[in-house]
Amino acid sequence: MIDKSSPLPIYAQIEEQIKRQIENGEFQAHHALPSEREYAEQFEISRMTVRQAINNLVNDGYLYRQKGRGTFVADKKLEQQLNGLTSFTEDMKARGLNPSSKLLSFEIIPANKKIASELHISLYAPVYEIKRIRLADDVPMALETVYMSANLIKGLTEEIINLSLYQYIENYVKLKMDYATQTLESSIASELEVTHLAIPKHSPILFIQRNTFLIDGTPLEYVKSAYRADRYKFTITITR
Amino acid sequence: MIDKSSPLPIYAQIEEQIKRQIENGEFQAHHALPSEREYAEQFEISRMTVRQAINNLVNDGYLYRQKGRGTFVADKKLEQQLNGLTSFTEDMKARGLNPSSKLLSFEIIPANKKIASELHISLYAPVYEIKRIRLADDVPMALETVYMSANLIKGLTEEIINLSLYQYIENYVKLKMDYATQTLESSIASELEVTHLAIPKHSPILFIQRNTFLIDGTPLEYVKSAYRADRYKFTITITR
DNA sequence: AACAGCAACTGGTCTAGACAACCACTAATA
DNA sequence: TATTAGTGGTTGTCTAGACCAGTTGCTGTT
Repeated sequence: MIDKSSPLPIYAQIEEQIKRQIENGEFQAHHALPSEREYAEQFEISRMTVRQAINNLVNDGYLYRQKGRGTFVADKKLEQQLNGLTSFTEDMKARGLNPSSKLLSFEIIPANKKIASELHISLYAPVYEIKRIRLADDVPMALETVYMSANLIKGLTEEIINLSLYQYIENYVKLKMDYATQTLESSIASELEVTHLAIPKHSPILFIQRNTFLIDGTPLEYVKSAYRADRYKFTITITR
Repeated sequence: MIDKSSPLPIYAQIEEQIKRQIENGEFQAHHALPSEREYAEQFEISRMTVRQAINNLVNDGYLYRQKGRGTFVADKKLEQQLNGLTSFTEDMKARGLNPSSKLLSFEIIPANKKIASELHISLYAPVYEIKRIRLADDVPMALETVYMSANLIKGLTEEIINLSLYQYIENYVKLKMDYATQTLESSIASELEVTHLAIPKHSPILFIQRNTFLIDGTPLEYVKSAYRADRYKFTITITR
């Protein structure tokens, strides 16, 4: 059950196991978990290590603690939904659709005024421009254009884009993606969008601009997306 | 600096101190904190206790860690901005505009299927239907329709609506508003919207549906809004 | 000038205990 | 019967170490 020689830390292994048990329904909502000491004894590890695992799950909203009583399974219903989804892939999967992409173009171009301003780089600095059609269950959903500083992310190729762009970035850049701002507006499909999305002229389009930043505030990417209004609604949940 | 006999745990005392130093500007954003070992030595406590304090601050977004380098102050500025703005009034004020309203109609009607489903009430139960034009600096921005259960909120009048609807609700209902879901989509202006918003035919419209819930999950209101696409963009910030 | 290797840092993980605070339950007591 | 005092469970806090794994800068070699 626990592999002490695994590169995955012990506490992470415990987290995964408990999460699995919750998702499988082995642990029902508001039912008590085994106590920390029981876990420690069972896995022959220190209680502090168990606490680290449980603390993380409490912070993620899977469990809650009550001093003197025990640790219990939270009911997830709401926060399960979608809080911080950033990628098209995650978004579509959450909707039960199968996401894919078709690369339209991939170039390095000099930054124009708008791009330079969004990415906080100088005018004419080299940027990747990646144009893709995003599909869900093989139906075109959106036309997406990504801009990223070529000086920040080096060695990007078509192959990498087609595999997993964001995985490459996370590995390449030491700092992880931290936050994003999204701006949504309504507009009418341009000629380009009509062609690639296979929609009638003058169709409504949901236009989304996303700027993603690293933890130190460096802009990582600037993305423009044109979503088909007949197929895509954007939903957010605001808490508190 | 640290009182070991205080009822407030040591880690909580450290948290407060670091928070204070950040707020006072003693610790600038992205500057390194003293190392965990330094804290432990200075306060003559165990390093694990220091880690507990720092972990909490990392989870709250005040700090971030980098293995091998140190612990740094995060910049909070963004999430300070707008997290959960729900009301048109707040939204417009945040944009530096002067919000106002023009009441178009105010009636009590029997809930249709859609309304009953959104408000979790029975079909034909009485609901308020409030139609308003929302203006910013006296320019029409949106056409808004609010539905609320008349059995939940009693004694609503035109006068109250024109004063402050949400203030009345907060005072009337014991439970406060807790969370909201918003759905955004792009569409084309209907005849009604063209008339009231004074826009050309076939103009793009940003359509927003908002459902607000009380802390116990009771639906409070169901709001449909049609925003002029030429004047309104919707912005959100997603963290972590 | 470029490089490799080392040393001294950093945070990450983990141990094997300890005592306190709190809770539920039971048994003894007024 | 109602109250109280235990008792054995839980989580909460804390210690004083250990070793691992990254990062950085220095130092000597090439």
